[in-house]
Amino acid sequence: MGRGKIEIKRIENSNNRQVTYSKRRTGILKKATEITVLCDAHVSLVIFATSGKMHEYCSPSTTVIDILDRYHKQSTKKLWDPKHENLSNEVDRVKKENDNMQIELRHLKGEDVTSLSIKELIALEETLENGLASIRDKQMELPKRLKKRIDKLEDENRQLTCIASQYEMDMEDNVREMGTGYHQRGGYNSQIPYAFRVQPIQPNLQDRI
Amino acid sequence: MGRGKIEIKRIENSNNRQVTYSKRRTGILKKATEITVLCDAHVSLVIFATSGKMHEYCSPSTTVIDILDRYHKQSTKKLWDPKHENLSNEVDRVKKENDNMQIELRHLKGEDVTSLSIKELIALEETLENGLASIRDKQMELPKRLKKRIDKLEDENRQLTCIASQYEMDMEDNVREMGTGYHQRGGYNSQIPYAFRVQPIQPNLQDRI
DNA sequence: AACTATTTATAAAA
DNA sequence: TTTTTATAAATAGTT
Repeated sequence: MGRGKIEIKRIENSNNRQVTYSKRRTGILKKATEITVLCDAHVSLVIFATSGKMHEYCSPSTTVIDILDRYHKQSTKKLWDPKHENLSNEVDRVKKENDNMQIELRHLKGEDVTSLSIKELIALEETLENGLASIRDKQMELPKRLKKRIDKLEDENRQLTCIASQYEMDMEDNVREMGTGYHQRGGYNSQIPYAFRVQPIQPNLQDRI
Repeated sequence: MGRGKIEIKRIENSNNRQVTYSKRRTGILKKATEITVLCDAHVSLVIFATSGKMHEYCSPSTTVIDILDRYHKQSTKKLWDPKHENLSNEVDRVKKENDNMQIELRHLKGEDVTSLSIKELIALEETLENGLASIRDKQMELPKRLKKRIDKLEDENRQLTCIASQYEMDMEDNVREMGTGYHQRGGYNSQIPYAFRVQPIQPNLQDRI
């Protein structure tokens, strides 16, 4: 349909090919919309030029997904499966793993053990004993940790006491000096920068014990 | 393009609609093949009639999957995701569950317990003690089970002994009768049907102990 | 499904 | 690309 008839075979002149592509693409997209509207059809049309540029049409009130879902159902070809199957398999695999762990957990908690053989019960007992031993080892560290903390606190205390007595001595000196006319504002701490003042430090004590 | 111009809107007469659909479907499929051949384009075209019947075209040397993979890459729309997302989410969810169970299992086995607080260690210890108690309860049942089985075996034994002595007595009788001219073939068991003969029964003993 | 008058699409040119 | 225009192709209404 044009100035001349053309054979349906690859257009060798690349410019002509490009022009024809552009026109016919417009044409086929128009046809797609028309058949959709005229005949209540559902259409999915995707076109790629050799350049890689894509154009698409999909009938309104559906999505390409819907169309292709129906395509998938009717076609013998497996459209989604290659991608889907991987995930499906992974879900199954992980779920199986989950189930096994669930069972092991139950057993370790002494649940559902009726079905176990003597051999399994003995193995389970050993596992539990080992676990318990580890936990108790860990708990045995507690007194040591408390001891350390107490030592540290005592150290701090000593320091503070020392500083406090020093402070009191200074105060007495000040009172004496005030009596002799010398006047100083502020207490001990006002004489040294804030950052160097001794602070009682007990960070998150409740979290660790 | 026809005897008269038509408006592009739904054809109300269902027969006309069906005829037009058929004609235009042929037309658009032809256009699809033509643009493919003429312009080296890649085309995927899927059409559904309201009846549900499907027609498709896909340029040669590709598949609908290929086309749609490319579509997926270029389109901002997530083509596979609505179907995939569910599965993906499930994988994530189950994996997270898995991780948590893994940690719990490790803790119960006394591994990776360094990071636990005293409170947690105590709870863990309690769980392990409960588990161990259950397992040991279960193991305590073993002697009872063995006792039962032994009783049963002893019962059977008694029965068998009784029958055996009976058999011997019969044999002696037979020998005596043979001596007086009476002749009988076969031993004790040949006198009673097979199904009624006493069988030593120890089913799956190895499985239970 | 076939026919055909007419509309539509488009090849070639600009 | 887009427009123009002559012509091929598609198809609406009819049979």
